[in-house]
Amino acid sequence: MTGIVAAEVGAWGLRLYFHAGNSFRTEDTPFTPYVLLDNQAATPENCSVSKLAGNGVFCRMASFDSLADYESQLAGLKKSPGVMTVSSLLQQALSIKNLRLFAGMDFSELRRCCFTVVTDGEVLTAIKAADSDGNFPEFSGDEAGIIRSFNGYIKTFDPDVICGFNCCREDLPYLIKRAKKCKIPLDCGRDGGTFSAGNSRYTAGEKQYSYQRHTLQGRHIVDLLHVVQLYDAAHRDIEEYTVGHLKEYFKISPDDPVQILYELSGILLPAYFYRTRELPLGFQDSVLRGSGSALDALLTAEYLQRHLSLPLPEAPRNYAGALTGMVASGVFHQVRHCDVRSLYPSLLLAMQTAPARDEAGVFLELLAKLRTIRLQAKDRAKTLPPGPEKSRYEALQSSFKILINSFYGYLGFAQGTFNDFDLAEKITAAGRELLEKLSLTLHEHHAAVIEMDTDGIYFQIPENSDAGELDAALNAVMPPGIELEFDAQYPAMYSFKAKNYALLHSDNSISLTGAALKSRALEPFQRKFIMQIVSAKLHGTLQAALDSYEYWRKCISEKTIPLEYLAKSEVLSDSPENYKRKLASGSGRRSAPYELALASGRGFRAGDKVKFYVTGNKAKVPVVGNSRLLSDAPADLRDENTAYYLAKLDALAENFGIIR
DNA sequence: ACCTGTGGCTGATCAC
DNA sequence: GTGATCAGCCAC
Repeated sequence: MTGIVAAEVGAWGLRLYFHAGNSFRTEDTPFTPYVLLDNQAATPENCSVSKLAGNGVFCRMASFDSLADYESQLAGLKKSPGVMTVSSLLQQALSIKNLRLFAGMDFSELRRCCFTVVTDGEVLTAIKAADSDGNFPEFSGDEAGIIRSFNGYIKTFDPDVICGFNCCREDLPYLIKRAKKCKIPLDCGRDGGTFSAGNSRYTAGEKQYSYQRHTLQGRHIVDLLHVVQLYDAAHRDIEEYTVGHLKEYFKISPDDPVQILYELSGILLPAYFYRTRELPLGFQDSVLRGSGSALDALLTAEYLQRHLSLPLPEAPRNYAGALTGMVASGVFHQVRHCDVRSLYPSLLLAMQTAPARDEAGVFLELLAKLRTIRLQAKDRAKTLPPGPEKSRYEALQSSFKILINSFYGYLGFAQGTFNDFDLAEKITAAGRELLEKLSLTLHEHHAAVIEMDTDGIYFQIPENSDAGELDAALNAVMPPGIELEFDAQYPAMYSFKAKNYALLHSDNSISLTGAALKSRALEPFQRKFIMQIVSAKLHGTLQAALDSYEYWRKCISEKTIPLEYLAKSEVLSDSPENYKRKLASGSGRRSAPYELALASGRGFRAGDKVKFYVTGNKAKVPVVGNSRLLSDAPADLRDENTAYYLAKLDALAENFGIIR
């Protein structure tokens, strides 16, 4: 079934929403929730039990007579042994009925609007919107009128997805609060329902964020701040999560904030749209669920839909990962690089080994299918001229790339139904062996290996040697189905430490790799100094690095350095309250940014960035108790710890061999 | 209620 | 002081 733009589970079963001219139509199909049971589990009340085929532990499906029967027993079932529950009702329904949202649709068909709320601090003064029909409505005037018009606009424009920026924390709770105050029902859900909210969490990179999950019947709500955080977890080069900075970062032309948001959603959402077409999840979940849990949803859906029993995840254990190492440090010229094309997925497919408990062989089947779709989309994108169609295929292939790459990680995922640590270890061992072989072959051909990591090697070939011959020798090492890729040659490379190096590209640009060189945890003056050192090394102008050292020494000593260059920024991964609780309970350790956040009384929350600098006058001071928020710096008095920062500068210069 | 993996560098705290 | 350990950020 194609063209489903939303779906809701209720007493009516599963309600599917489709576009119909300027409005929507619905189609109800019978559905009641279910849980899976093992052989021992007590049978819940008011349900019919059916047997599932295969040897999985969860070999019975209990389908409840009604949603109410399920809901009244759910809390008890979650605690009882031998019961497996799928927490999302939509996931349950889409899985077993083999339905997917947006199936057969193009991103351009999605009805999408963005909105921002303007307030004078107390009262709502305006709401601005921008939508996929090209409207930019602005609602202003008296508060009740604004809310009424906005509610009416949502009903008539009838969006599938509503986007805001930080809307789960600010715009929506505020709008809901003001509507309540004005006694106006925000009944713009597709069946006349209102917004509902609840606490939830999601993970972006190593950070976990709490947020207020907002839902509206028959529509999807996406907070673009979350999407930006997810994007940054992968790219790690967005400086500030502000609309103004994002405009610059993504080269968006309009100046109006709501139009910027609309453009931003057009850039970031297509990848998730195409992901949603494959997963048995709602749009919001498809955005916020991690790749492990998304893949688990995909795999278990195949089983449920085929009425196959499901196994329990295996207990997690540690296992060895990739081979990585710096073989030579210093500056090298005419450096070449090669890497194995998508190493882990290729190994999985080449070895044709399925996870032990995947009786139906779904894992490899899906991996192969997704890779085929991806390669087709990639080829298609290549042949198309720049334009919306090309970007669509690019979005499709890139979202599949992420899904494909998560198959290996899934094997080591503690909660993965089909996790398999022996297989995960087999794959990394095969990867290590392959990289080892490449390195050996390079040695045999008198090439010098500089740095290698997981699936790629930087190396230098002897002068006057035959590069073609070496490439052929390297290719010969590769097992069938696994390809080697040679990319650019670099005029110079500075190898610093494992996973940390700098490259001089042929267009004269410099790229830094590794936390020691470009971590955002470094104070800006350190990052700037490192760039100057690296540039001097790559260009062979070491005196320039010494000059830089003297320059920074002078700036710090004389306190002429801008204070923000000395300030460290740290993102609070936990809420300050939680930090306090952990500290009081004896776990956790003291940390300056949290202490400063607490002392400021400014309501810092998890995910907020704290900028602070170190005070005092001795080089070795405990940072806790000797630091200040950058925003609290006295206006007319410099109180940074000069000795501390000079010591840092010296330590850095020594680490890079600039002094002593 | 949520969570893909391991490996590596740095700078901080904390127990010794 | 010194080493262990952790948090944060990053590579792949």
